[in-house]
Amino acid sequence: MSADPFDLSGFEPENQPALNDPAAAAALPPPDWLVRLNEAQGEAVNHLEGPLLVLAGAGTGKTRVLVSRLAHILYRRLAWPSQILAVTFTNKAAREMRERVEKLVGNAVEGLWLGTFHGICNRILRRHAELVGLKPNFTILDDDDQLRLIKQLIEAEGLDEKQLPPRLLKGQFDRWKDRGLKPGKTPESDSGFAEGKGPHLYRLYCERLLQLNACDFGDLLLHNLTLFSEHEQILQKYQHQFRYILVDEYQDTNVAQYLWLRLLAQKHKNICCVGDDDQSIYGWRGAEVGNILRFETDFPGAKIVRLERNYRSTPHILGAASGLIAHNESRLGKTLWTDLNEGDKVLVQGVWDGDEEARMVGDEIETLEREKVSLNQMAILVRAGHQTRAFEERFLTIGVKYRVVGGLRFYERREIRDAIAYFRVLMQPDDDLAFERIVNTPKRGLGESTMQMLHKLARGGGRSLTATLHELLQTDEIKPKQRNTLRKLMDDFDRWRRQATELPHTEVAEIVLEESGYIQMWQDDKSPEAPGRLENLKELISALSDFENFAGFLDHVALVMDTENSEDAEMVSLMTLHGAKGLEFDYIFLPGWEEELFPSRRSLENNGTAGLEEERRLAYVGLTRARKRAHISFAANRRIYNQWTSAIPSRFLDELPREHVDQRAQTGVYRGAQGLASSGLGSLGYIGGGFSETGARGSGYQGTNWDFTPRQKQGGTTIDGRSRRIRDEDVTRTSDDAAFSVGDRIFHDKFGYGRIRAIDGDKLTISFEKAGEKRVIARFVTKP
DNA sequence: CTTGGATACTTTTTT
DNA sequence: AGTATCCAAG
Repeated sequence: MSADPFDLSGFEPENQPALNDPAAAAALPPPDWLVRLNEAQGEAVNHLEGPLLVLAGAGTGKTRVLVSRLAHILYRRLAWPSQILAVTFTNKAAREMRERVEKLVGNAVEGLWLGTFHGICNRILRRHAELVGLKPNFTILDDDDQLRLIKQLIEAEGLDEKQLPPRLLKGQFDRWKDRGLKPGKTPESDSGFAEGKGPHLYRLYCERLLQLNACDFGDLLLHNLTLFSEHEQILQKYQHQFRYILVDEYQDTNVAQYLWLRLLAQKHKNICCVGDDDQSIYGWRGAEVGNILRFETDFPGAKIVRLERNYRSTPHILGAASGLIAHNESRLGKTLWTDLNEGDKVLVQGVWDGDEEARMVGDEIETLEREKVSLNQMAILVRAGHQTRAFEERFLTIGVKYRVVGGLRFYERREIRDAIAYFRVLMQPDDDLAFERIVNTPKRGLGESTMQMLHKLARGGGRSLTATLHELLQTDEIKPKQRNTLRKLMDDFDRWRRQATELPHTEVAEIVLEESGYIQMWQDDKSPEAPGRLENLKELISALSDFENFAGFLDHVALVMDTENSEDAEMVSLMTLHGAKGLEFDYIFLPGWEEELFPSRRSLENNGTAGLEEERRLAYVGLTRARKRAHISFAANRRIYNQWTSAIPSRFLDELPREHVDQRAQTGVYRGAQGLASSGLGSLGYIGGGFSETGARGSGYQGTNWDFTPRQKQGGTTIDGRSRRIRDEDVTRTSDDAAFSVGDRIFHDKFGYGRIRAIDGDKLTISFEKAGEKRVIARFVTKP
């Protein structure tokens, strides 16, 4: 970190005599891991000069290619680790890649630029933060902070949260950032919502972020782009440095990431992207499949290698998945094949309701267990996070161990966030969002009114809350009680900061949590969760000890989020389909294949055919996770928002080629009108629920074989007609007030009329007619 | 300022 | 069902 950003000496190839020595390289025997690759894989690994796109179907050894290629570059001494950039999407993938590379190479590889897009961008941005108007210790905002900030913005602008949901606004901001659009660059076509205030709010939001010395996720990339486009020298440094670039899951890159890569690859053009258009499932997050399609245009002369030999799944699973994905129009098209043994057909099973589904899956798991299958080789993949609940409950009652991957994450727990907020304020007094979170936690008797006045003042002065507070404490604006509390808090922080320079950070952390009364707060809490929370806080301190300092830890919290879960223990995995990408299991359960749930209604509503195709790819991803067996289920009835609704089996079921599918007899009470009632034409004709009602469905899909439609959802939500009063009284008063002089008669909102006794900058000493002598801020005073 | 209860709203997916 | 937000009373 202390390196001079312009110091290129370490990166000059000339300084690395061992590099690019053709004689030495040729003399190297082909390593055995290179020999074990198949032809296409070998082609990808050996094509080391110039751009390369690897279209890798599911289970075709994509990671293997990436890892071998990286190892190969090192082995042939084509670049030093520090000259290789390898980007992934998830921390998990990055971790895995590093492990596998080191395994091939035989020892730890130091200096490799291997990480997530966000991680790498963060690393680069920290070094050059000043150039984009940030300080190097900038905070990375998580979703929650971001949302709160946007809420404040909406309020400050006198807009109504009900009419302009913060989530929506955040979505728009994120998407703009995904596309690499800075304020002022947003297209006209996007300004329709929020009564055309979108772009304006976006600008305010971005300005506010800079003020807070903070970045949201999108900023990490966006600032990188700014950095590169406005500072040629820096761009060149990195272009020069990264002789080889490797990109995983290329189909998931958004425009910003694409531009970033393209800039970096311009010098050496040794960029290798690996991806599968059929597994593009992040369109909603701004991913552009188009990036993969235009690769050849962007990098003329690019070599394209297709990996089509699947090593993972049985022919039936592969056949079912291929048949399904073939229903998508927009795809490059691949033909996966395998020479594994036939194996089981994909099981499709209808059940009465969600409870029965959970019971059924539980039973199946127990059966497999009896056959000595490891729980680690089983996974349940759901469409939406909340679906895990039913399974969790069931597994608890029957005693099946499970882990929820990507569920409630450690760093998202309230006590952890609170503690972290303390650390953030400690490290960065200007971190208003963190400050707000903890001013009154534990309860210190500071309520909305105090905070509002502080906010108002800070906004007017264009400074942070703490900075404003320091000043405010010298006046009588705040009631003595609150003033003392706040002064105490400020003094505490000052003291902790001093201690932070001398004591180890873990110790400081303990002191802060103890002396702030935060620990006490939970000790006094009688609720059943309280002990667990204290436990978590201890765990937090121990997690902290893995890092050199607070800064490193805070980065980790923001970017990595997940704590490494114990993968050694025997447990079934429960996760979303999105979370399952890149993983594989012998036995996969795919519950909830019903219309509206999967494909998700939202997806169809928002994005029509494109949405449907993405859902289909999701189904494809799910199926192709399975090595030995995939077990799909759908329920006739499901409880949605605590209301029973009957469901139609997913259209995706009809799209599975029947020769690869086994429709299993229903268990339990329900027996439909015989699952065999086929409609011919290769469709399976799944028969669904017991309720027969007529009426059209929102999605517009009518299963060919259904003579019923489920009950209409309960009456539409009444739109709350009350419109909120717009508060324009909040509009900040600028400090244009004419200068005051001693002796002036003035008026103060709270204290009434008085006469100025003394002036000290913008602090006035006034003797009020009713309230006596007080010190107040000039901005709160008017001439009558 | 805090508390407690009522009410409304939610569930798509994530770095 | 669970949470988040709002409102009235202490």
